[in-house]
Amino acid sequence: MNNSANNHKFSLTTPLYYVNGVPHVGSAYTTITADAVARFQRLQGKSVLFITGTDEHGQKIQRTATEENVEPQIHCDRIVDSFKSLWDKLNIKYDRFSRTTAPKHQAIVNEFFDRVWQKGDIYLDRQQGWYCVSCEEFKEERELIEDHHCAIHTNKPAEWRDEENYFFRLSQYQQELEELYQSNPDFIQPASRRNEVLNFVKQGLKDFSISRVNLEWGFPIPVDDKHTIYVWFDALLGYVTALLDPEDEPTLDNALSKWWPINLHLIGKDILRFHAVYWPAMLASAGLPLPTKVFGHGFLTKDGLKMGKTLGNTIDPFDLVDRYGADAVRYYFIKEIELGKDGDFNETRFIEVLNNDLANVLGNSLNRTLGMLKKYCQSNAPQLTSADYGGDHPLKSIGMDLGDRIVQMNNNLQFSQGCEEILNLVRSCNKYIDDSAPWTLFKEGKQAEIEQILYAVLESVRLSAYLLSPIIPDISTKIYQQLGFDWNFNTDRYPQTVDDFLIHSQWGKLAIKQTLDKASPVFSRLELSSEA
RNA sequence: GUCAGAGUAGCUCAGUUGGUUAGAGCAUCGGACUCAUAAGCCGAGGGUCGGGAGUUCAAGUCUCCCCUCUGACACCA
Repeated sequence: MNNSANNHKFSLTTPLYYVNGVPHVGSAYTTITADAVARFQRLQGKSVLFITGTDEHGQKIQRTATEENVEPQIHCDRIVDSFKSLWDKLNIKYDRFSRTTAPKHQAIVNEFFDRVWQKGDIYLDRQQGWYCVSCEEFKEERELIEDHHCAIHTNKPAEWRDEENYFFRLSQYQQELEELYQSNPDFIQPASRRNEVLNFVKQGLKDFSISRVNLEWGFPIPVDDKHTIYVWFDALLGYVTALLDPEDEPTLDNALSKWWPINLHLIGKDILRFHAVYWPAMLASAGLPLPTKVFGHGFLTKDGLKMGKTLGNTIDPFDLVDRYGADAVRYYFIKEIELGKDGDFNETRFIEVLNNDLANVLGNSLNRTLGMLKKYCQSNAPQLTSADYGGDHPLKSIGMDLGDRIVQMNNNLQFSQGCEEILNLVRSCNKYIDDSAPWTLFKEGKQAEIEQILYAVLESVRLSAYLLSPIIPDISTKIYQQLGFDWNFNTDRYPQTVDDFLIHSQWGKLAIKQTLDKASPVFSRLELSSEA
């Protein structure tokens, strides 16, 4: 392992969510995943900066606020509160919450704009064409249906507009981008998304407009206050603003001094292009280093169907976490859905997965073993180590290199497979217990054998809880506490240095407290609630 | 329409460079046990591997055609 300074730092972002409405389950999915990544990096002893936040400008926000009869800022504040409250419910431990309406953000945007302007990559041009107000975009003639109606918003005709906009010279960066994708094959993941982007860029890049007229809610273009900076140019820079420490003056140099470049932008597949094409081009124009990786995850379906207001089959993340708890939601999304692929949410399956994996397999293996420890060993934990077991021991053989494998998988964002590997160890615990039947050994007075069995199981459960702690911090904390560790994975009250990780992530390297307290279920089986 | 990917047990998925009776977890059913959250363990049923044709001694795995689904196709938070 390389111990250079760079390898001890890790910065990552979720998208800055648009505050058009309260958070939906897709945002929760992204944020839960990002939180698991952040927690796993911290567990390995790295300094982590985990950024989330909100994008708050634009005409849609302005309109929504008008409908609510409040100032846009008031509307944004309300929505921001609901985001923060959901993240709290889900045990999301973010380090920065970046808002594009933050006062410091405008200074960063202006400075960045100036760099790109100086570079000559921004120019004023006339844009004319059919404009759909509902889409807030220009349409090609061929995209429109009869009488210049927008195909999406058939009730309103598109309007002919002839307006001046500022454009960013994206076309200048085609070659640079292609070289980036070539020399950094992992820059865009998963590979299927990467291919899409490659394909798209190969077709040739067109400059895109970065300003709008007739838009109040946003920052003015520094060189022309009749124009307002439009969407992405503003929003993406929220990642940079987020890097400022509270006491920092809002300058690019200050923002970029410590955490730049970002190691991971975790996003939904819908906004891949902005992060994988526009964003690196903008950064290149400003002469800044590029992020390490952009990962576009898949979407959620409900019972196999696309979620949407029209079908009325959306999942309310608040309701979900209120009914089932943070760990349950976190675990299902991360274990049951492969990141990068679309995944389905089905409530029956949700219950089944959680009851099996967390209650029957993980929780019960601890519970039954602590029960035996009390009955057969007066709750005195055997003080053994890995050296007391042969290499072919059914649990040690699995646990030996489990930590290393999980590091590899999690660093590749393969959390689902990682969970499966960990569960395999715990399932093996239950089989091992039944195969060796301590209750029979007890009748035969074989105390030493019992102790060897019980320690092996307890250590396997401990290791599993440790490796799962980025995903199910509440449950892992309960398990650790029942094993006599006064830890809490939801605070900083657990060891988190590189050396700690090397010990705790291995099987049989850690002494369990001598005397253990009574057991209590760490995850209660869920009932399928009978709602419509 | 063009391009890309996918279609394997009821569900979620694994299936290496083609090679013995196609696997796992969950669900269902049966059995033996008791330390445990009626959990766990053992066992069973269940698949013409989307359809068709071809190459081959041999194809889920290669080739071609067809069907279905998903995504991208220029500014969709």
